[in-house]
Amino acid sequence: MNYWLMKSDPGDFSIDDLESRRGQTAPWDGVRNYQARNMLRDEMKIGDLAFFYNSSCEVPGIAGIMEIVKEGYPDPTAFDPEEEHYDPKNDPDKPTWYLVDVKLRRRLKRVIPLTELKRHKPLANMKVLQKGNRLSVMPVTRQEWHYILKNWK
DNA sequence: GCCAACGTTGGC
DNA sequence: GCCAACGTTGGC
Repeated sequence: MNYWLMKSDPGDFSIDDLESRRGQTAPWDGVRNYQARNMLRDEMKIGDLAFFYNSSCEVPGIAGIMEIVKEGYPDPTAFDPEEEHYDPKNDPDKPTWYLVDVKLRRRLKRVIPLTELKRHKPLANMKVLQKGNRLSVMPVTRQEWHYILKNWK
């Protein structure tokens, strides 16, 4: 089983939004980065777990735990001119962009701020803490995952 | 709002 | 294939 971290700007899609969905399940659409696409399409498997990460907001940090419930399939929002993330170069016969479906497992008792994560040596190599990282989907190591859940509930 | 970091684009 | 220009991300 693999572990992931998935970023969302709460102004666009928040953990409240996910929680209020039927089945607390949602398609993780709108990712338009090739590295992230490869992970969504090829690597993320049913049963994998992922942190819900609040980005570009007042207190960036980890807000909850999700499970992958449907593996990579073409992102329909890439074909729809009405959509913000419409990609006119995307050929429906050879889709460029992919997504997975996620389901909320639980919220954390409180958001773990990025600033707190940074203070922990065992997390020093965590991808989301690296300066300049711009991936919206990234792997988390087993060690990092368990360290975080041991230190914050 | 600023700006560093990084991805993408396009001319050559 | 190089690389400058440009756009976007995201923390602060």
